[in-house]
Amino acid sequence: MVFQFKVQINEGLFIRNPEDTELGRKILKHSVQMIHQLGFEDFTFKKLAEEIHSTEAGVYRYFENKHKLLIYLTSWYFSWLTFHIKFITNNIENNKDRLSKVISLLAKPIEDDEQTSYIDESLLHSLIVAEASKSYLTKQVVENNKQHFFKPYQDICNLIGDFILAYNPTYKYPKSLASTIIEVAHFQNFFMHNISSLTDFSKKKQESQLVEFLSDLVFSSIEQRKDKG
Amino acid sequence: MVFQFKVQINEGLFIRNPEDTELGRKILKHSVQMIHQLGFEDFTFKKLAEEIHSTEAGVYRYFENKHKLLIYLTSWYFSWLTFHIKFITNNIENNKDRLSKVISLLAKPIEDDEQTSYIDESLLHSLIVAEASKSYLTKQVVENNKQHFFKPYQDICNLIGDFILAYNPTYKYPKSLASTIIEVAHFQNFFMHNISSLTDFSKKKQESQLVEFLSDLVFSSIEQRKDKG
DNA sequence: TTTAATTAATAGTATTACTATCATAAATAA
DNA sequence: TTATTTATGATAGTAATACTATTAATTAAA
Repeated sequence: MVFQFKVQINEGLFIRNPEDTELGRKILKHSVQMIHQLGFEDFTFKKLAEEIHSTEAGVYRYFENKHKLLIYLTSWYFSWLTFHIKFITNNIENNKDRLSKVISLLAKPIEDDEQTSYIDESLLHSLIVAEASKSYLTKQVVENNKQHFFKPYQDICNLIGDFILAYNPTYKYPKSLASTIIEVAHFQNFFMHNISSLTDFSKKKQESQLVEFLSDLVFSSIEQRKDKG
Repeated sequence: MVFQFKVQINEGLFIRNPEDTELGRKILKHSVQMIHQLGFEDFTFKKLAEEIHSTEAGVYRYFENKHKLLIYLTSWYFSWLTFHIKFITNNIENNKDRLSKVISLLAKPIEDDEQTSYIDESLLHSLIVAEASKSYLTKQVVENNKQHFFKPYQDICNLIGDFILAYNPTYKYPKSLASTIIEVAHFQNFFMHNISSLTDFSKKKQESQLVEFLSDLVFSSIEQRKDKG
């Protein structure tokens, strides 16, 4: 028996569901590879079409534009991450251990879990680190939010926020802390690989130091309020 | 006697120094307004040229492309902020008060200080919140960093990092914490105005709550290590 | 006063981000 | 089986973007 991980993505993000067809899955697979390789700015539907031996118009039949494709991929990533977090924290009773697990998962590189053949989670993770914030740093963000395009991000913040509250019910900013964990994990990761002078992580133990930095930041903050509150 | 605030910007960021001429200053002033208004993606040199009654080629004589203009503006912002921080923390002996000042400055909206007639700092601040990360989230980041395009960001992280170390010399990640303060201040600000469900800040006291959240995060982390170390 | 250097104005090009149309092959329903 | 829907392919076309290049006009230096 095979458990297939299937993500539910907001229908407003695509014209035709890319998970349903061979071409659609090819679009997903190769867009992850190409955005990772070229960066979002230099990635075009024409280049993607050539790569998969299809046509530009063919890609446009699945996605209205590359921005919606980016939101699709970020949604996919956050949904997958939410599932993953629920999976690895399952049966963990200790509230601190649970949060530690989440921080480690976010701060460390992700391995392709091979549950989904058409998306390489490891590649998607590096893509997300560099590109995810572009999905909301736009003038359409409020409108996009009304269409619930960022729900997977909200879901994961609520989940992590609940973990935070379970550990300390008096902590005042669980969702802000949750979104902070995610964003800090991403941009400190980006900085340490690209502008290392903005961080203090040594070449050798980058990942473990990032985990330590984040854990320290999060726990000292939660625990301090626990004592006070 | 008038003290004119003058920023030194990396010469690789422009072709001709925009601060030196009337047209250049018009380009700076109106690009801040237009990027703020249209967003970086929809902002073009052609639209800018029309706005200032010049020509597209005229703008290109000052900046190679709009990405370099964005890095220029972020550099300008961080340089201005560094100056501002040094100014307001001058004569403050208490290490905690000094850091508190910095956090408040970063988390609260900025008022136009009218020292520079051609750049509205308040507008520039909202622009930075939404667009600054696009200046480094590119495939050219490593190359740009080699050209020292992000030095003002490094400078401000070193400055804040030194404040952190002054408060607690044993804290292990001063630069990461400094860049974290800056980035968290920016994206929590963006979230509370645009995707408020990712934060816990109420409509009424947003700014003060953001200051509280950030202060709590930073100080509990530094102080915890102080006890331990 | 001639020459050199700036700056302005105009035109032009390759690429991007699409839209539209028509042909064809494969799957499915009547 | 045939009819019909559905998916993809092939081609063309357009407006806007991101530039580059050329020439003309103006100003400054020798």
